[in-house]
Amino acid sequence: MNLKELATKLGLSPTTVSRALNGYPEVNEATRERVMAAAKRHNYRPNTRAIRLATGRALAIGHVIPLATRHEIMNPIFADFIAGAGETYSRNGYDMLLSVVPDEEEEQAYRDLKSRGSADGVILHAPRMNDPRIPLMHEIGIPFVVHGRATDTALPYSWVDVNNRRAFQRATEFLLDLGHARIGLVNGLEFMDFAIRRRTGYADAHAARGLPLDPALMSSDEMTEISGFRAASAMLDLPDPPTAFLVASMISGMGVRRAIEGRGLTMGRDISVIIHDDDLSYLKNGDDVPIFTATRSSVREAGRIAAEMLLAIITQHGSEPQNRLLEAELIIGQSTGPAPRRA
Amino acid sequence: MNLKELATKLGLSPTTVSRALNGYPEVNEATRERVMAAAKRHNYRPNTRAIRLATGRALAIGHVIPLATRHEIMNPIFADFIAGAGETYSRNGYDMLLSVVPDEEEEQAYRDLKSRGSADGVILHAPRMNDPRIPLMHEIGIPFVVHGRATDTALPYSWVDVNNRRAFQRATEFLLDLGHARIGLVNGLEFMDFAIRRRTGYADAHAARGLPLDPALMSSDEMTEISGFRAASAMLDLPDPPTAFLVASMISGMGVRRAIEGRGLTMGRDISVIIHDDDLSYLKNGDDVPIFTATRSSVREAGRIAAEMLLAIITQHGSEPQNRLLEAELIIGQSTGPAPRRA
DNA sequence: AATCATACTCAAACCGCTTTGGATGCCGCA
DNA sequence: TGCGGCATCCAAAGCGGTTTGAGTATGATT
Repeated sequence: MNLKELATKLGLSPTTVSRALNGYPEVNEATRERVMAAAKRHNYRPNTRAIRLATGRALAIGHVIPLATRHEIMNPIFADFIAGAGETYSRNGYDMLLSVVPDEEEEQAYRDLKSRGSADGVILHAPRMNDPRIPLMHEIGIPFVVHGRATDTALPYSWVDVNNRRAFQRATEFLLDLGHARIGLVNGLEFMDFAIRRRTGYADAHAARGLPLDPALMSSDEMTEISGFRAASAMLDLPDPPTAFLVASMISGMGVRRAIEGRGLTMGRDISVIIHDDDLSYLKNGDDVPIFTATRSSVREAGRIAAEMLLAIITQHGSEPQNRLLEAELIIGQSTGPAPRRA
Repeated sequence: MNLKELATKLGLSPTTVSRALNGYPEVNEATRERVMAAAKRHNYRPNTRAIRLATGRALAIGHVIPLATRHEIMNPIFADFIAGAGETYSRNGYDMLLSVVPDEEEEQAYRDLKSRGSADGVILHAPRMNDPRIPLMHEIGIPFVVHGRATDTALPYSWVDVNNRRAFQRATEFLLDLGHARIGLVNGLEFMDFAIRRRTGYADAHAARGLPLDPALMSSDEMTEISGFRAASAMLDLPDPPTAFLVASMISGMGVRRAIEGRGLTMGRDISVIIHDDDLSYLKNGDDVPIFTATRSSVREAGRIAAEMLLAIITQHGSEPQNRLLEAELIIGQSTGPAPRRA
């Protein structure tokens, strides 16, 4: 059932039917109702392909996911972000287009999205310092929103980000207030922007109290269980081990916990741990009582916000870059406590 | 730059240019090369919207993700499956369309995909017993492939699945051979098809040796760290606790490990554990030496295979339902060992 | 030399919708 | 009575490709 058929069935022209359905004013209210009713009755859905061609809009938002060596992107965080963004898209009649491409084809993937006209905008994931994709988007001329920020980027851009620096600064202060003097940082890969900011927060908190930073207490790796375990193990084996850890994710936190408990220590009593919790739907930090004390910020919510921002930019095109900084909550769980007295 | 412009620039008709680019035989080889070169030079990309309308194909595969209460679907497994499928799509010039919709709109989402012509086929995730989506797909008349199987489904359908029954049967036998007499099953939600099959495998292995099943040793819940912890804790507190666990996922396995180690027991010595490992890119079961003994099957590979199957079905339409049963490997790690002698 | 494939190439229709630029009829008003 | 204005509706022209059905050389065949 297409427009033309519906029109002849109604004894109207396609023009009128189209206008009636799309809420244009130049159609009699009675006629509109008749058309609406007929459309419903015949279960008419306009063909998206035709709409897209006729209007020149893609009605779709692209997400490019490079695969290959770096695993950081197609990760659990990404899945939740997508879920949040996807909700917003479908509520607004947009499709979500995922392009999974080999690393080296990433740039071309963005170009194709534009030149073949299959997306009206894109969301950039996992920005790094001075991310080359931002100038690329400007060159291509496609609306975009970055999930995160890209330090050292000269060009303006819209973004949605968590205040990672502040979150880690607060968490560090919280630990310092509890009397912890040596705090281990189990960070994500530090070419990722968020990891840099978190480290800055950790450093700022130390600096504010005139405390030195010990490189031996700062690690940076992918956020896996194993790397968390390794990093924590190495630090715990130091002659002067930390009494607390600040950990970049729930998953690496699990590895940290394993290292702690494997040494017969108790988390929350002997060693305190604070993690960053992205509030993933399938990786909850406890239900009633949080397991880990955590800086929490829903990545799913970030997805929703980023999507709304992008759609707004697309519709009222030519607007100023927008941005939104989300503050993480500090959730007190069972994994932190006062620093143990020196033996 | 569009077809018509390119054609006039070349002094040819759009017809010829189109044919030259699409490899039709009725065009002079010299002309074709000339066209190809010009296309490259002017960086011409055919407009996808126009192709879709003209050919009537969507050149896209749909994945519908219901959200809301059940968290089982937008989960880490899903992300990896998507990555695998996405690779295949982009290699074949297809787009991946993700529809994230509220639970109650799921059916309508599938219908729209078809009636608005935005997908040539769909992949069904996380099938349950007697899954209503399978008759729905038949009614709608859209090609589809199921990731997993749906027990008790009368209609024929194509699927890609892991031999979950066999995997868990082998794992159980492996534990029994090591002398474990009481094996705890920490299963996923048993309205999911894969969980049912795993339980069957576990039961079959017991039955084959004439061993009874103890309901107290069989749990079923979402596959989270916490629920793994809870299930294992409860079983370990039994008067006659298990000496081994069979666990549905890496994440719940972490909870099981926490329960074990929290009791001062050592995994692999006091208590053996076998998990199912979906070989997720960011949740590796160790790198060189596996942490957990595991039944392993790459869900990403399953994604690739399912996507290929679906594309094949779409191109040579009207073919028989296809299916592919993947066998899981049994990977020996550090979490299993002979049953401890009775005290 | 006439006939006939064969190899190229093109004009035009079409995909299903939107949108421009009229038509048409009716009313109010001078 | 004549005319501008308003409310409705429509024909037709896109959007940018693909595909059908011919047309025109060219060379081979008889």
